[in-house]
Amino acid sequence: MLENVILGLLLEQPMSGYDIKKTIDSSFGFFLKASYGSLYPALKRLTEKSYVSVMETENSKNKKIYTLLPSGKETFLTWLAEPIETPRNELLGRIFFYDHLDEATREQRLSEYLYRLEQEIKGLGTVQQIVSQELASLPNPGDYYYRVSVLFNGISQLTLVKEWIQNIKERNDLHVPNSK
Amino acid sequence: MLENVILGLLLEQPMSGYDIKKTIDSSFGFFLKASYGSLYPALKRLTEKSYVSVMETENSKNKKIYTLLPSGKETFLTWLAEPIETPRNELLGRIFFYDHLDEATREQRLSEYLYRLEQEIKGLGTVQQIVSQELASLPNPGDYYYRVSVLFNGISQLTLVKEWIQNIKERNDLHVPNSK
DNA sequence: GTGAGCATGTAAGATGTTACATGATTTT
DNA sequence: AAAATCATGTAACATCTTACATGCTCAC
Repeated sequence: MLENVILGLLLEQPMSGYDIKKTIDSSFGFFLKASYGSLYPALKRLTEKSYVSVMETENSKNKKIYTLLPSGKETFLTWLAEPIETPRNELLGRIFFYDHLDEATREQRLSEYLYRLEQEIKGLGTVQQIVSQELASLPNPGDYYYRVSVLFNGISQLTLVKEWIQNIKERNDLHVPNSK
Repeated sequence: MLENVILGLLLEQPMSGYDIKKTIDSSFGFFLKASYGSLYPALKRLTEKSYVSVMETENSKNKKIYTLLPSGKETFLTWLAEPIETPRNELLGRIFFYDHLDEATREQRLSEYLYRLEQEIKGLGTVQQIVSQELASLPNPGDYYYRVSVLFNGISQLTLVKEWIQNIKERNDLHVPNSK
């Protein structure tokens, strides 16, 4: 996963490992975490496989810029065309057992999580506004359809989870929330 | 994750590795996959840490029954009480780059996935009916609140994703679907 | 007796996390 | 000159996937 995301980001422009991490954190930190301990080894592997090339910068001694090579682009596009896998969901794996958790801790954990969800939704709302504005000034907004869509859908999904958590906190009658 | 799910399932009743796999696949196969290559090593580790005990069955030579030990229960409850982590989502990580995928493959992948989602939703609907019936005949249905809720929410989440995929397939105007 | 399903396991390799370790550059 | 942030990397350990390998048991 991470290797291919890196290739996908390098498709846009050459970047350093540090830049890649920042882009991941800000662009889709809400659904993918990249630690340096996974990022740098991934870049190393990609370099060894000649999917990317490295350039040391003249001005800064420490910095390396990675550029996507043709074989890397090919690999990325092959991955992209693979069938979609149903994603796993660790959240549900935990809540499944919440009948075994004491009332007080349960209440606390759900409240904490609810707060974080609200923060995240708020943050994404801001991103959404910025992106919408930027998009309006571009000549070809249709080229960014899917990434904007992922953002919008991310907000929907988080909102659905938020409403669910609110419901189960109050132990409301079980029902499938409106999906229509 | 898997180790703790195993402990949680053994809380109900002693089981064999094979039974555990079947339970995981049927109970929450839609958000957690457990292969034998991860399951048996996990059971081995749990045994080494004395979280579970093993009993060979008399009648069947090959079968081993795992039973939860007190330290295993304690470990499980400690895990359960930990703060909830925001789950990652590999689906979004792929669709994010879908602007780079050719129209034909895109259409095909989205259609395939839509079909699988519909199957899964249908399957969960059946499970839901069975569970609802069983629940009605139990003396204390409230003890199963969260696991039933996970099932209902799973259906909602899959339905939301399904509607999203339907929308992006047709490249409908971007908007946040009704969440209220 | 044979095939479906029950049942357990290992090996190689991929990939991830956390903690540690270091130093450069820019801002205050 | 100190602090914040930029910048890269390793080591130990944990865990998962896929493929391989084997044998039992029950129903027909």
